[in-house]
Amino acid sequence: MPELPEVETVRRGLTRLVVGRTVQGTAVRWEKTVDGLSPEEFDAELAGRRIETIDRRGKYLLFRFSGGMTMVSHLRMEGAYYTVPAGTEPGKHDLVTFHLDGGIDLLYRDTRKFGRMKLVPDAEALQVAGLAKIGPEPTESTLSLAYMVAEFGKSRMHVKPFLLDQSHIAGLGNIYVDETLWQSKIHPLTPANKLSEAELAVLRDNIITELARATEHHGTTVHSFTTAFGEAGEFQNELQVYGRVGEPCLRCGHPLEKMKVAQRGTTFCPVCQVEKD
DNA sequence: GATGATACCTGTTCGC
DNA sequence: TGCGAACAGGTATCAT
Repeated sequence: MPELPEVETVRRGLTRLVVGRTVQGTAVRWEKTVDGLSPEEFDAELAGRRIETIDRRGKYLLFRFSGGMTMVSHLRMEGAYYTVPAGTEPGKHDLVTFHLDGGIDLLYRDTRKFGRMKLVPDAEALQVAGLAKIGPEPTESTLSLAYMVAEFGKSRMHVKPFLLDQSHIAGLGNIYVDETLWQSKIHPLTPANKLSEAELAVLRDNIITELARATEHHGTTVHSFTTAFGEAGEFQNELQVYGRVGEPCLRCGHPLEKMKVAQRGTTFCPVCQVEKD
């Protein structure tokens, strides 16, 4: 399930594979994937356009095409891009094909069909729903402690769903929220506004460090995620809580437990991560 | 306005 | 073995 490190890994791979190539045509096999356009309209808009650059904002990919057109793509749960020789028969879950020059097809695969791509003029790209109100990128220079103190202080929401809400901080998903809360010894049900500045400083450091480490490892492969080169990420070997229910906490040895928080499976250590309200 | 619940999807796992 | 139910989860949208 792609979170920021996985999406950044995809962006880097795609940049090497398809930037500079021109779209000769497209084939859409699941209409809902191309938000707001019919397959024919999608094809007519993209045919003849060159892929200039691929940017990322949070978990969104921004394909910048010639002629001032941007395709905003969100992989959601299991979306993935990969390239194959032109003419390769698409598989059952390959929902969109981009026929590129140079004898290459770029395929978008998404078993659960949750992913969406939307075509908009460049100037409107950052106004697309979801992107418009996205929070700062979790890096040393863009996510300040002062911002976190102010933002967290405004909400009584449990910290877990608060962190999953992309309007507060961009790029975190279920896996890295569980990881960084455990590292920070913060209980998932702690109200956001009950976290002290010291706790937020620790949480901030862990978020920034964890996402940077995961990106270095090409992301986490939990189910079907692979890079644009068809490789699996390696960060799942580094996970300390996610997927380790019942196994001993790596800090205190107590078995990790699982509960539902805001409809999300949440793994935590009931000893290290003490609840307070 | 803030927060919570649900829909969207299908492959996998689990219990009977 | 075979079947159906539960589960996984990011975001948009609707409900409270």
